[in-house]
Amino acid sequence: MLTLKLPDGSTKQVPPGTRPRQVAEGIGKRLAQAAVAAKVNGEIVDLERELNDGELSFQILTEKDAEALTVLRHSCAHVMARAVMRLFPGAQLAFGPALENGFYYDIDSDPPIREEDFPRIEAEMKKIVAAAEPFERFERGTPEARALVFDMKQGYKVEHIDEELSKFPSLSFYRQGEFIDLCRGPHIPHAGKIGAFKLLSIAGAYWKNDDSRKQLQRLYGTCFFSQKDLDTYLHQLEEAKKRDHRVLGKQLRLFTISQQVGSGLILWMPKGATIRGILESFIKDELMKRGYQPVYTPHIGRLELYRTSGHFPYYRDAQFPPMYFNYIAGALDLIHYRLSAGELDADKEKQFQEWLDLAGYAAPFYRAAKTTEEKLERVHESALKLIDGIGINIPKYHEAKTHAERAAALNDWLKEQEGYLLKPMNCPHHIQIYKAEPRSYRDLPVRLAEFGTVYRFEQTGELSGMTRVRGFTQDDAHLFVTPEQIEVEVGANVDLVLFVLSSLGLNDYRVRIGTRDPESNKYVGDPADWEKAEQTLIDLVAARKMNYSVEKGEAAFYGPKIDFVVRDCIGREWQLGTVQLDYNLPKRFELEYVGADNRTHRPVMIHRAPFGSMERFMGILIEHFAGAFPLWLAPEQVRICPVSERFSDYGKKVEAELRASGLRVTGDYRPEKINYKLREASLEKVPYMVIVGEKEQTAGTVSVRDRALGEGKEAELGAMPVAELSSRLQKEIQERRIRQVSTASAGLSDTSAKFSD
RNA sequence: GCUGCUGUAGCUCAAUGGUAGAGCGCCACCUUGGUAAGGUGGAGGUUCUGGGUUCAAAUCCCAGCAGCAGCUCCA
Repeated sequence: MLTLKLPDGSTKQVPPGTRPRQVAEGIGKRLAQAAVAAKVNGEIVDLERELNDGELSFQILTEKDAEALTVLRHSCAHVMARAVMRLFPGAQLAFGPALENGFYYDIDSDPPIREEDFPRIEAEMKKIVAAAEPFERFERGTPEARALVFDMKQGYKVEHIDEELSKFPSLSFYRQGEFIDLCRGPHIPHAGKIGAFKLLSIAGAYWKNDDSRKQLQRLYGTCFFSQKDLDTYLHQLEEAKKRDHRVLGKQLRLFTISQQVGSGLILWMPKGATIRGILESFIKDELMKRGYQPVYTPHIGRLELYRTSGHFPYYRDAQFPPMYFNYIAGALDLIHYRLSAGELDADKEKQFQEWLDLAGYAAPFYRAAKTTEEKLERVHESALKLIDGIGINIPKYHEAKTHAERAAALNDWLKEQEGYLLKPMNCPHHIQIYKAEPRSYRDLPVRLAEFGTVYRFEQTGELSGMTRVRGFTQDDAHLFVTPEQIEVEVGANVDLVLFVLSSLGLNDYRVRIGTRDPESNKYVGDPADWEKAEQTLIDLVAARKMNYSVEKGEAAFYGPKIDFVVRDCIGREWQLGTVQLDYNLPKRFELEYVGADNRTHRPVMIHRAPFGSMERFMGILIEHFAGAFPLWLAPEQVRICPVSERFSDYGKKVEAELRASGLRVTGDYRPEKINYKLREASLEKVPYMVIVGEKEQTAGTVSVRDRALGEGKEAELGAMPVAELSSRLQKEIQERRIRQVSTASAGLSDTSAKFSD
């Protein structure tokens, strides 16, 4: 006999080999009908799985359990794949997992699946659901399993077994009618459990997320136990899209992006700039209190600076091209880059070919070149033509035998050319300020702060509103500290980030500690330093009782970091605040301070930005407040709405008084009806509306409407003297009171265990 | 960068290969009002750009640019 411990605390004895379905039937008919899967010792299993171990915790999962929905969605992915296999014979299946809000299946099909195919795929799925056939699990020894998927002509499954699953003695499959899929499970008992589903989108995704592998089609869908739940979800999704910062930014005239200026470059309009200015003052005040010193540095710096820091040319592809004074240097720079890379992938090849065409050099030969070596040879010939044709003297280039040597020769020459780079980071500039004077241990920590604008050439596919841009301003600072000061300073900065986030009511974030991946050679520095630094960060966060996850391989190349990650209205994650430890740049720039022992020591750097970037922070904030900023941030705090033009003069007098008290006020003196003016002010998310008419003018008061209270009568605060309104608002501003945040989350931000509440 | 979708008035969107439209906004006039849309009229277009097919292209084809979704990337 084996013992089952049920959720209500009771126990049940059943013979070995009993299935969860039978247990459910033993408890009650309704439970058996509602059963979707079972949770045994924390593991979710099929209802038909035989129970074998001695003492088990046991729970039947029904529609009410969130975990059941995950099982349902995974099964729905199978149903979708089955429908696709019927309509697209020969389609190859890859992976098809459940997601937080749905599921996908990666499919390789010829002809490709298109969005216009969705209706017939959905129709086929409907048939499968209506048939309500069971999901049947069976196992095969791994060699037989491989033979089975091979016979089914499922190449990706074969590859997956060969690459990762061959270490297991046996593998499980699920059969549903004619459809068999290699799958770990678990699944719902039969397809009829799927109450409502919908295909949502299709997009490319690389096989095993590896961009050197084939790109497959990822079919996204979602499903629920009931049509009502699906409708609710789709409605929430629509609501969430309404607070998209790209939509609100346009509607509320906060920012714009002009193709004339360029992709990914934000133009802050007056209202957006007002909010940003307030945020900047807010953080500046905090920094002054915390011993920071302001600095200003330029937007560009010499290439040599970034060669030393390692940013150039290491992040070459992520930067705007360098600016050389010598017009030929740009071309040789490109050639150097290609030669030093030692290979040319398809993109670089295309880019280089275009350049050759433009320059009129050797393009036909290059085009005909097949191997990397041949191509590099053509690159080399172009360099020779340039060097000899223009008459530049680089003797070492002609003597060089290999492409690597040639690259080095070019690099030597390039280093002598004056060139500049749009700064990709502020640290090299701040480092120069640190180095501008000798430093004693008594001076440390040195904390240099700047709203520093940096430029990074993000790939086109990455650009997104304000959250992923090519030019942005970090609320940056660099701390130069002794090793002993690390803990206190990092801690103080974690507290600063927490203070900033809580000041804005941004509570839905997660904390990520990025550590190095010891397998990777991306990271520089002493492993012992890394160990210590990583542990310091973990201890700090743990001591503050924060939810966090340690993520290997997420560190910066120079040190581990603590990131504060939030989600946007459609569930994408963005890093905002960050605190990073750096042992690398102090070495590269040979930073020093004189210690108490009168010997020189190397400081440690802390990079940190509580907001991250002003652009991204603003984007997230717009969505967080759905455009309805709290009073202290609202670009327009009060709008005067006279009942008719007869009261414009009184309105203007009130406007002037309120403005004199420091409030941001406007007046609507158009010959429109009061309803119309109030509607418009509400839609523009002005927090307070002031109505002035006959009564107010006579009594010397104003009637106030509070947008946060609603749309009808409930929003009326009644009449009060101007002074009273003014002091009331001043108080709200001073407290930086937050009265409403967006709730239109589409269930996208409150279901993940990673996020704290 | 890759895959797919999209690009029409300031905004949101219509328009079988056959004269480019609506609502909102804007301007003018009428209306002067009491807490979320008063009325009438008017202006506003290189249908993203460049090629091509066709008697004829917003519409079909090709290329480019841009946006959206996802993947890869993110110092």
